[in-house]
Amino acid sequence: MATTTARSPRKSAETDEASTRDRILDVALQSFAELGFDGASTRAIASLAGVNQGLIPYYFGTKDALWREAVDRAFARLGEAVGVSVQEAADGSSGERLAVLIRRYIRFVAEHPEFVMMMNEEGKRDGERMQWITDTHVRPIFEIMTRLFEGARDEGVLPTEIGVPHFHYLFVGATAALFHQAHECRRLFGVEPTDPRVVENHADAVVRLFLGDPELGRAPRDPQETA
Amino acid sequence: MATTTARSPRKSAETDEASTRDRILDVALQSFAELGFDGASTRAIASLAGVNQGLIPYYFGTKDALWREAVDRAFARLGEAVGVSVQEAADGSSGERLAVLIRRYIRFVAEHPEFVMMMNEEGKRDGERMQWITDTHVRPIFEIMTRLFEGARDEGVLPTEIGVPHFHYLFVGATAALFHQAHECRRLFGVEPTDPRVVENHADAVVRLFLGDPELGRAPRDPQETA
DNA sequence: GTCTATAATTAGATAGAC
DNA sequence: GTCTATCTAATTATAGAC
Repeated sequence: MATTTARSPRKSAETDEASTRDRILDVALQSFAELGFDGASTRAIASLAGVNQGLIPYYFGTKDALWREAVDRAFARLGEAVGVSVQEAADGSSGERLAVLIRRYIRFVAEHPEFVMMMNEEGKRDGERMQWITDTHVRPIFEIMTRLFEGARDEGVLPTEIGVPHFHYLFVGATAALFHQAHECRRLFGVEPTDPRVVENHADAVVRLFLGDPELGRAPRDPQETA
Repeated sequence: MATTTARSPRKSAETDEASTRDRILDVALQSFAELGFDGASTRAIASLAGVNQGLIPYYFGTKDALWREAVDRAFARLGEAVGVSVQEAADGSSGERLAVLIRRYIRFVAEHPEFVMMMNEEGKRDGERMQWITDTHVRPIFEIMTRLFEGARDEGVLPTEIGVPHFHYLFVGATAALFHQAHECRRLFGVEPTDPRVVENHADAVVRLFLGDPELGRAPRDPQETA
């Protein structure tokens, strides 16, 4: 159990040798998101990664440890793409910074629907995995978002009558549902949620809905542009 | 496979004899919603219903057929609680009728989070079950909702710039996330989503967000009151 | 590092007693 | 109508060859 046999991430002396482990992690996140922890079998994950099932215990020890590493990677990518902590320190009004965050987050979710699928998958159950995600990854982000919500409320761009928990779930729900339910959306509306125009329209809609001004946060397309 | 051995729903000549089947369906929906189709085992469902595993093939034939009947029941309950088709024919402006629908739907979801959990569970995959739900249950409701959205837009209470598919997912996402992620919400905020005050606050917040006027649709608490 | 083989467990579905 | 017992298949994890 304690013999996790952790590999050092820096292993590729030649070209790209250490990619098997990463490939497994990528398909694992996708599989866990789509099928849930129980529904995703390590055999199927290994097969999708083009390797044998025996490699998964070898690299990660247990299925649970594999899941944890896959989730860590997902949040690392979210951090890079959205830059919550960086954006908090940026200049501009809270409303403007919130709008930038909303737009970046929507683009991230559009590109990585598996992130929201995984979050919804675990957030609905009261198990160890939900508690671990909440304590390890969600709470730090939520604290920054709360300050931003309250700042925007003080500026008068967010209605004061709506409490922070309501804002939080109104926001994450309204933002992600289109991309989480992508297959349903295609069948029901014939709309492709990953279409860049659809993504930008959704970002505009969310900013308009919450902040009123649809021009807010329009400029920066990339996290690096404001850094 | 074709020998489904369907029971007639009306069987109870005495007091309440035909309740075993219904009990199985109730715990099945709950289990499928929480754990997904694969994660929920027929043994666990039977155990929760207080019966033997062998009874499930007896009543429903296959696990898939059990799932279908459980979903049918869920949508039947939604129809009773919200009364979409009834409400469409009611008098009042489209905005007013939409607000009534929003409030009823939120109360329904608060009481039956398993409904949204099941919808999210299936809507994220492109499988037979998603297609069946969409064609059988979602499309009829969506068509009524679309007319209501467009009516409210013509009245000027909904922004014209936001397209119907965006509205649809903004709405279902913003409405349901709080109750879908109930366990996360308890751990993160210490807020109990099923608390009636929290439910009404959320309904107020959604109506305010989409329709501006938080007083809209406040009066009727029960579907029967307007019938 | 990647594979094959396999052990131990659990899944859904069937057969048949009562 | 409900149960026990059992069949077949699939699951995670382990042992060990190369």
